[in-house]
Amino acid sequence: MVTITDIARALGITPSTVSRALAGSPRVKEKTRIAVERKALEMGYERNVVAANLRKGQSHIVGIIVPRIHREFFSNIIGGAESVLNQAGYNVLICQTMESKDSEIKALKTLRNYRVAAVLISHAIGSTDSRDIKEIIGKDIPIIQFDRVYPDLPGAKVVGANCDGAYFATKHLIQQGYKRIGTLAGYMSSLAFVERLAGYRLALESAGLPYDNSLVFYDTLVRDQGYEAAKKALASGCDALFSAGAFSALGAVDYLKEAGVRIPEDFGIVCTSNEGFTSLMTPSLSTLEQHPFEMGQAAAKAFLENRADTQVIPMELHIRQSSQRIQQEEFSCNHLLNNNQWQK
Amino acid sequence: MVTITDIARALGITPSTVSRALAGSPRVKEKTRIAVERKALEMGYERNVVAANLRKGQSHIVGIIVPRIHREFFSNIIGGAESVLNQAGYNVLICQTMESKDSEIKALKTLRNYRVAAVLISHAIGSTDSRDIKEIIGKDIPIIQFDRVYPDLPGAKVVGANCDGAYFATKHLIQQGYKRIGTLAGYMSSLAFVERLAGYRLALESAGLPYDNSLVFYDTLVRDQGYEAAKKALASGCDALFSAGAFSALGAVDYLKEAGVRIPEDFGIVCTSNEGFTSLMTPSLSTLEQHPFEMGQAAAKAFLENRADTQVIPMELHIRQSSQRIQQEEFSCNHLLNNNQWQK
DNA sequence: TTGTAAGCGTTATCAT
DNA sequence: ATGATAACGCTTACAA
Repeated sequence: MVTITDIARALGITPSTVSRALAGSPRVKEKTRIAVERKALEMGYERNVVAANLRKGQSHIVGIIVPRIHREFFSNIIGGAESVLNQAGYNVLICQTMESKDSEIKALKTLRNYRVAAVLISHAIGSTDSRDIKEIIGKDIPIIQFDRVYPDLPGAKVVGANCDGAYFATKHLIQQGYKRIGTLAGYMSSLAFVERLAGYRLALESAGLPYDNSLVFYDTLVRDQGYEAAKKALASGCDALFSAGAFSALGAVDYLKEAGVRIPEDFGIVCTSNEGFTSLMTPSLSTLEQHPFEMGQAAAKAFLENRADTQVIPMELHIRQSSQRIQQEEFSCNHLLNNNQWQK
Repeated sequence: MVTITDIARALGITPSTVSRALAGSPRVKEKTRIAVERKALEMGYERNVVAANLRKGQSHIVGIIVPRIHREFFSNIIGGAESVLNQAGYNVLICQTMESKDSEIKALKTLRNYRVAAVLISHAIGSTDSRDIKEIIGKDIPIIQFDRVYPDLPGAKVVGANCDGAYFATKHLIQQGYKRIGTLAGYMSSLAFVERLAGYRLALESAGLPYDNSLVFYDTLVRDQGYEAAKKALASGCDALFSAGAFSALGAVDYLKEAGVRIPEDFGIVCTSNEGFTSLMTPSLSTLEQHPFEMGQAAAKAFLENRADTQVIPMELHIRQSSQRIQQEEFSCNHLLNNNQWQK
């Protein structure tokens, strides 16, 4: 691999001048700059950013930690962040935690060892408090949290409008005439799910409906868990569900179909995360679009702009078949009917 | 940030000894090793891998270049590669090309600048030959290609059994009694698609059916393109399609439904890439599972084991509603009926 | 405008 | 078993 020293030798000058020339410094003669650039190209020189970063004490790598990369929601966030960061000359190092706390800690340590410029993170379900994270990432590395955040951890945060979204989704179910609305609540270790539960409760109470803890099904995230929870929900006399996750909702639909329950006539369902499959199912699933790509962009910008505030990304209700038994819609929340734009 | 020099000073020894102790060298007294380790922990020392890598002239970063990270197929490949590489102490730097040649070249240069240990790549549609790549990545950095590969580029390759898969998928359509089978062929700039077309052709010809170029619809990859191609296919009298991509197949189904064509009674369809949504649609889509996670694992292992051969990952036909108008199945290719395990 | 020299944090090769 | 020293490739005061 050719170095600036090689170029310097070839031109009979010193490495410093080559460095300056290549960096576009004004303190170098036009003629030598041209000569250096020509020689560099000729010799196939490519700057060793590892060495440069060591010297400058900074890197142009941003670490992103997500529970699972193959979740559409997270891969879209990564895509959004990557698009912004690339523009700004950064590259992204990706780590998956597989929802495990140990992996999350390991990933944080790895990224610290690489002296990354920043860490963008959405916490694992298994990660329950911010203590370890505080220890690992100190004042040195900015940490930007998204989606699943710890409020007590300083630094920028990008979250969905969880409470609002859940509120409107549940309100929508109420307006459709469903009477006994349960919820697949997810994991209470994560604030995002706590907020969604709060929104659900608020909608019920402001409509004069009772909040019944026996209709709240906890620890529901993946398809199987949704299936099992729907079984209990039906046994408890539910006629609708607000699900705080798309895959649990999918599992719920699995069970309801199996049990011969008609959707939306006898049972309504709305869930978060407008995953591509939701619009393709029969019945198509009503969802809350969380705009993951925009969340990723916002998180990246929060780092670039050195922000420390909390940004809330609005959710958008997509009303589809699974919750629409009354045709006429009069509803305050902005929405697209039967949105089907995915992968167009 | 605390360095080995800090630790050395604190213990009244030299950095070399600290380095050796931390590296677990046998040429250091047990007692000092313990002391160093204790001090390092106490001071919160974390090794600067950037400096270490510079000195050792190698990095533990593997670059992965994919067209689009949010495609389930590619994010699963990344997941597979990541799982293997993490085990071996490597981290992954991810770049998206968005199917553009320029981005691909830029990504390769970036990864070379980082002196990554290897590059795993699946080429952009816009990238049509291996010339530029050969120039950028020389003998220095091993390059492992997967899915979309250039045969003339040296190094390990991991590909799907494109020809076989397309052959069996098309044969299946023939066995189901479809007579005029077209194909959404994808882009001929990519070998994977060329091979699929060959498999399709082989199946037709070995069944004594004519290969008709007017039933081959090129440049079909995304949903819209599939929609438009299906329009032409129907106009050309097709009664079935083998699609070399899942999203183009989705678009085709969009159109066929709109046109009131019954699937699978009047029209059969099979596609590659067993994306999650395919089993959830109505009708559910028959697909060729390409085992992307395993492809990613294989690519990572190919690097770790320093291989230079081409591995072929078999495809598996999942027969679902979109192609099954004859109930009884007698078919040589291993398959799962109505597989519905996704996100369970 | 250019050269000199030091240093980023680590590891490797000598000595001792 | 440990220390001294140099080097990885680059940047940057400071000096010339």
